[in-house]
Amino acid sequence: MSDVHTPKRGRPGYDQRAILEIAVTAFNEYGYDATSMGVLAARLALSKAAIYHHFSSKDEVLQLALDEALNGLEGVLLEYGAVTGTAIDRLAYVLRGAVRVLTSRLPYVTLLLRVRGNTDVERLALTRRRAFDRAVSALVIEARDEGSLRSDIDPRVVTRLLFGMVNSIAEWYRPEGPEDAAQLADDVLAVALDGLRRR
Amino acid sequence: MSDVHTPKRGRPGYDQRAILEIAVTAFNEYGYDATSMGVLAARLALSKAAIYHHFSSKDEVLQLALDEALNGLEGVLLEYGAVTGTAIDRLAYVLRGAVRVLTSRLPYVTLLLRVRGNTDVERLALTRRRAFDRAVSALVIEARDEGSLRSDIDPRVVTRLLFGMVNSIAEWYRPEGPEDAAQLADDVLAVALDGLRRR
DNA sequence: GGCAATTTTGCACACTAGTTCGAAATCCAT
DNA sequence: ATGGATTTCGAACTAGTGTGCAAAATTGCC
Repeated sequence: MSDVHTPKRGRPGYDQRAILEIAVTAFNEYGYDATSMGVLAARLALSKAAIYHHFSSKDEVLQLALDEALNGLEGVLLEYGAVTGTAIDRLAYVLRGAVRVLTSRLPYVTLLLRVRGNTDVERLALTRRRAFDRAVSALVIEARDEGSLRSDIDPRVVTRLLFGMVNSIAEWYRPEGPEDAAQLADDVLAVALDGLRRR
Repeated sequence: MSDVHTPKRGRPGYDQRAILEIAVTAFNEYGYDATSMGVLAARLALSKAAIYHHFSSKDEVLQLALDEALNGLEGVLLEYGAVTGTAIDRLAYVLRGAVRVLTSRLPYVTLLLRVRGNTDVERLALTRRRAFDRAVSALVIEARDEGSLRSDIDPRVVTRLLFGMVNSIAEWYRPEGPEDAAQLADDVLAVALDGLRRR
């Protein structure tokens, strides 16, 4: 019964997903606003008009891309490890999960992290992203209260520095091996929890 | 002899600096590309053409703004504390300096950190920024070799996580008090060197 | 009051932006 | 070959882009 023969009929060409992939890459290269439908079409070797068969607007391309990133991040919060155990364990799990999503959906999350809130789509994405931030922030406070984290630094600053490290990955990580991501998550946790100083 | 009475003659209005300040704020709010000369003129309560009396192009506005940020960062590398003492001391000094420049010239550095390299001006800025990164990276390696930093993590990753924390400040820091910046630098160094774990 | 200096203005231009629409192209199944 | 399904195309449109220029406005100094 494995008939997933992906029904093809009609003139062959891009499907929505394939266009999205290339579009997001271009958005990250030049920035969303600086990427015109013209150069986007050129990269696809398509006419501008053809893109509008798959998307109703440039805004919708961005929308689907941001959803891809946000669904991944929000999914982490629902996983077993994110809701079970001590606060420090859950925090560590979520941070590892964020690194995992960041690396596996790299271009989508990269795009998300650059959104400024110019349009309704962007503002909605920012709202969802801030909700994720607040969830992590709550874990930081909980972990501090249970005595796992130091209490001499404002937990809001702590949360932001944590996100600073994790999110920066989007700016420089380039996938090379399959285990890089896990190694990277280990490094982030090691630096964040134990620090860089030799001891 | 304190005659810094700023010679004023001719029709009063903006000087280049005042326009730059507002322009950079707008650039950070909407993004450089998404900020048209039209809305910029509206924010200045000026006509578009008036801006061209102070700047030869939109690109030049960006250029001067990025110079402001880069001069500040590069200046840190020339200060006494950045060239004297052990590697770990110099590294700490430069990181504190980066936080200081970041907070004191916040909008300019924020703009710099978002540059993608679309134009010649942007590419030149990226080159200068990368040179600053390499200088810090060299300090990290030196500090590791002298035994001050742990050696079980790739120094390139270390450098990037450090910049991740420091640069993230541009995304959320809002000046409130005069001592915030120094306190913030302390927090960054504390997390980076000693970690978040209670000990 | 006139002069030089400085800033602002209105209008125009060439160009690019995102988007629409009807028609053409190319596949699969019959 | 025919028909339905899917994708692409060319051409066009409107709104908005960054920019240039000559003229006007408003100041301090003589």
